[in-house]
Amino acid sequence: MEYSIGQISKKFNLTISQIRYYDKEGLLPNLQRVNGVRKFDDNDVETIFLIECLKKCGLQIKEIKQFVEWTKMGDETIDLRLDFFKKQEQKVEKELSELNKVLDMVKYKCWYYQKAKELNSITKLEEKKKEITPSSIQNLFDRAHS
Amino acid sequence: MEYSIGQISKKFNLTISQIRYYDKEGLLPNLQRVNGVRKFDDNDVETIFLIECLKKCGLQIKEIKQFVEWTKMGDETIDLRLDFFKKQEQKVEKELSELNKVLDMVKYKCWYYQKAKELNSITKLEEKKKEITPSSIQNLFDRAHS
DNA sequence: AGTAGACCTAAAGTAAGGTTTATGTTTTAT
DNA sequence: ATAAAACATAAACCTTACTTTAGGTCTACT
Repeated sequence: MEYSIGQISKKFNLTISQIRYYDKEGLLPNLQRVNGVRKFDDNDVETIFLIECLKKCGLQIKEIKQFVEWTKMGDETIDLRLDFFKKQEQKVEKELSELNKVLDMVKYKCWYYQKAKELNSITKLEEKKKEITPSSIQNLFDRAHS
Repeated sequence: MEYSIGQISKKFNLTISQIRYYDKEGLLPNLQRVNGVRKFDDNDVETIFLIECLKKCGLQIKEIKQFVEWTKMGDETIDLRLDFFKKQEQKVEKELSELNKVLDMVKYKCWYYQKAKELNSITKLEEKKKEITPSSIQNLFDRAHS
């Protein structure tokens, strides 16, 4: 399949200028042009999908570019690319465990403000908190702080 | 307990100028000063912990500030704060499921480049890929793209 | 042939989240 | 008492990842 920049923009929910920016920064090395107009094929689509993944890993554009450079260099950079993804795996797993703690905190706060709403007072809640906090809720708080 | 800005910096792994910046932006409304020098108590520590959580939720400083303003306003904003955290809960749950897909993709890539390393060739791997990809690995790829 | 809509570039502008710099004060240890 | 280390401010500066602007080209349709 072939796509225009406008179609890619809709497919990935990216702005057109974002895609042009990624191209300018060298993230789309095999992109074809017809009379100056960009034509995206399935490989380019897969590249953009990967760029999106790597952005969600927290990588900067220039770090993603480094990876793209390695893919352009061929088989001699296979080891570098394997190490790269092993590092990302570690990072994402750590981030997931962090984000689970954040979720625990947010859930605790939901409980907290629900109770505050029922009592119509933060002060009253703070007075009663120790008695009325179920252990399941206390666990959320404790895990978030661990 | 009382802490200096330097101690807080180490405790949370934030730079001193970051903490001063948060203070300047109004994120630490109850912070005490002695001769102009900031003194952080346990409430401030808990506030900074919450700021860190909200940053990990993807909130901007000014959105966090809005929340801080609500806490300053007292019981009349309990409902707003409850809604705020309910929204964050949704957001973080969505982000967790996104990040799990990212992890699937990264794991797939780890397998891919491990095999490429064994074969010492991307081209050979691409030829054999369909035959040698275990379904468990294919599942990673498919989930990442779902 | 003309025009609307989608595409192009280069360069300037922008927002967020800080950092750096320059200068001065406070605290702590000897 | 004094010097070093830690603290303070204001203002300028920086980076990242875009967006906007201005001016032009390409494509499709009537």
